[in-house]
Amino acid sequence: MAGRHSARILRTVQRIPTGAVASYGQVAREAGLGRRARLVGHALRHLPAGSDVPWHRVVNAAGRISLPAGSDSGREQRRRLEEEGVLFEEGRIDLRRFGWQPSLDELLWGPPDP
DNA sequence: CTGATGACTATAG
DNA sequence: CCTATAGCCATCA
Repeated sequence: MAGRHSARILRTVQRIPTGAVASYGQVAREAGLGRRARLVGHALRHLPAGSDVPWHRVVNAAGRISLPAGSDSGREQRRRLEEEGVLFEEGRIDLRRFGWQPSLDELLWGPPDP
């Protein structure tokens, strides 16, 4: 069964815009779960294949992919991000440039609609 | 029950 | 850059 908080977590991940990334901890805080970053990892790990949740936009606080290097899912995550214009430098994403800033996004684009 | 394990992170050295 | 440590908590053996 899905964890008690997975719905809140997945809804938050849905809000990350195309071409941006958020850390596990940031998603946890945005979802109102405090510092429980691991819950985010758990929720994403149990995601059914073919889900419309943009799981690939969640990386760790260092701007690196947390999935095992060389795993299929790890390569898939990097491929999807690069497809959206996210730039990797030395295997790392510059979070100052690509990090999700909810308040700024809402200033520019208005409050989230769906 | 206990202990190990993670799609984690902040801090310290 | 690294390692160590502590906090975190669902899940599994």
